[in-house]
Amino acid sequence: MTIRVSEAEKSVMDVLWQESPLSSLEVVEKLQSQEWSEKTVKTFLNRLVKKGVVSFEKDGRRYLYSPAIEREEFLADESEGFLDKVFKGNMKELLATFVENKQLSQNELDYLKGLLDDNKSDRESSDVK
Amino acid sequence: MTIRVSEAEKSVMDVLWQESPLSSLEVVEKLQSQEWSEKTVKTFLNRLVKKGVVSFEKDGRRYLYSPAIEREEFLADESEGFLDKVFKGNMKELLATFVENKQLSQNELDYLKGLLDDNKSDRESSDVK
DNA sequence: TTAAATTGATTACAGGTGTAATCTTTAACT
DNA sequence: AGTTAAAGATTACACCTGTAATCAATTTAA
Repeated sequence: MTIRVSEAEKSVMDVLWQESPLSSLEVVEKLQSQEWSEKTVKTFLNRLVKKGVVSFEKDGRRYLYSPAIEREEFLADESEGFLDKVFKGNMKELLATFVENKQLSQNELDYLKGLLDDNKSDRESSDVK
Repeated sequence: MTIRVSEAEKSVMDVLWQESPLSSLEVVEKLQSQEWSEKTVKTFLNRLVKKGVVSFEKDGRRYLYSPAIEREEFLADESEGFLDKVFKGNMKELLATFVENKQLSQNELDYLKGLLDDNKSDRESSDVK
């Protein structure tokens, strides 16, 4: 069962994944572009702690927050959910949609090809066992 | 500004994209696996009509519903949003996450390679202009 | 023609989310 | 030691969503 983190809360997680631990005010600062009041950001931090995806340590009167889950794990979960919910698990269609609509740069194309080659050799070596 | 369609509503859209027009009861039938009451499904249809993403024509006492937006367009929108919100627009990371976590089948790998080749030749021929 | 059944419309309601304001506690300054 | 200011905790509130039940209109059956 996947952890539920809302859109706005995700922005907070992104900040903490970039750097942690941070005080609430430091998080607010890093989210300036969102134009959220300090109160709003603190609400999000609170909810994230309650959801168990952010932890904190006390530092005098304030808390220093850190992510309690790994970004990679979270992204994998979200991606899985997206694939299932939007594309009904049809990976080929998902990939086609991204590749066709986003006009990947040559750089991105090369990168992806590299990924595919790595993936294939992984499979070969493990399948052979 | 993107159209907001909830998870449950998306299931209804999927049914209508597969076949339309359909009466509400036909939609209910096709959603049996979801175990939603007929009332619930009708609520979703109503909301979708209000959101302007489903249209209907009268057929005697009942309505026949159809999608008012194209599936491909919708998927592209959702994918764009997912890329931005979850991966902050980082396409390479998104692709890496899918490729690495999903253990693509050989079939899917070949398909993706084909997509990449097509994409590259598109780019070359148009770039040369 | 009246009653029953069906269909869509309206209303309901709890939990999540965006967006804060207010309350409470306690560290810190005087 | 007492007062204050800042940090977190609690409360607020409207809108969305999942999940229906009830209302109203109308078709159909008796």
